[in-house]
Amino acid sequence: MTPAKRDARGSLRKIGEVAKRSDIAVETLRFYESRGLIEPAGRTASAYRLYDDSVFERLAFVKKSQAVGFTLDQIAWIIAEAREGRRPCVEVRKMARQRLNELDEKLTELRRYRRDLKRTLDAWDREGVKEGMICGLIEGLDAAVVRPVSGRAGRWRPSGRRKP
Amino acid sequence: MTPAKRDARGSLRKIGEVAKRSDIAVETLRFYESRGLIEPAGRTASAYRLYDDSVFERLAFVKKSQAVGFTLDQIAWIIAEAREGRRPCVEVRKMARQRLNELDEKLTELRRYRRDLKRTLDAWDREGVKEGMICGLIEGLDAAVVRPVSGRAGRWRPSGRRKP
DNA sequence: CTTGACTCTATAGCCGACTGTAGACTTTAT
DNA sequence: ATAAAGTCTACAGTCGGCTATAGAGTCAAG
Repeated sequence: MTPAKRDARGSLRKIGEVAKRSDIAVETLRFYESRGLIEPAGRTASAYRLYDDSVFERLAFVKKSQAVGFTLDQIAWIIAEAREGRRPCVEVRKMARQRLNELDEKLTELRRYRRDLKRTLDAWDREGVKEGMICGLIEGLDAAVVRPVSGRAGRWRPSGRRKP
Repeated sequence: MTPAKRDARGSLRKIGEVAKRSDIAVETLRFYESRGLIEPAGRTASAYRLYDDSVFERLAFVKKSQAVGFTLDQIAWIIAEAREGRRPCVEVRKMARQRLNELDEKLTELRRYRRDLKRTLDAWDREGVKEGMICGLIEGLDAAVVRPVSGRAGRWRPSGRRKP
């Protein structure tokens, strides 16, 4: 038992252990560092990253922020603000409300889209096979019936994912 | 008036005119060609693409297919099938039903997510500013309250977009 | 002392649907 | 005759959040 390992509580951990405990891949941890989300407490002589336990709080913060729907850039910004002694509460609330609005827009969009697609499928079922490149299924569509989901809509951001 | 221009109906068009009429950017048309979605009827001596009017039908087909939610790869597959004389109606219906299912899943996911985010925001409003990196707003979250949207979820595909 | 697990940096690739660039050539309008 | 506008190919870049690779160095167990 090496001295570094003996007093596990409060000791410094290498990246692999942090990865295991946080269930975040090693590469992702390094990636997070490059994005300004975390940083090691120090390095060994051979440049191995060493983390203290506060990294787990930080990672939890990142995960929860992702769960709210914030981008890594937004999260990095919050962390940078905090590091400079500011408390960006007001902005964070704004960001979250903004997310809620985006979400509502997306939901509206998706609901309309689903309704239209359902109608199209029902129409196909009723009308059977016809002429055309694929039996008229698509050609027969009215652009007004099934219409594209609007706008730039910034693709949907799944969050909290890890190695499958 | 050049002979090429005189009998506009049924004549061959260069890519710029196709772009204007279809409201699809020139680069996108070339991109579509590279993906097997369209192809010019021929080329001039100087290698300019020349399209006949059937390209508009084809582009409409592509747009409508996108509106159904198909990927460009799926659309290219349908077109390739049709070119070999097959009518992939059955498969296309399957694909569309599949899309509908995905859509329903995504809607369920998003609704739950929205509900959770709303709760979080309401809680913030009730409880006011606290301790923590950003006043406890995020740190205070229970992972069960606002949780990440599940799974890989293939990002939402906005379709039918054009130059802003 | 060697083997294998771990870590390092730097960089590229993935997904999807485009969008943009550079540098050369062609066509159209004045 | 010349300049502007259009077109060509080939390729890189965008967005977001990772994921993977190469090649080298480090460390722990047997």
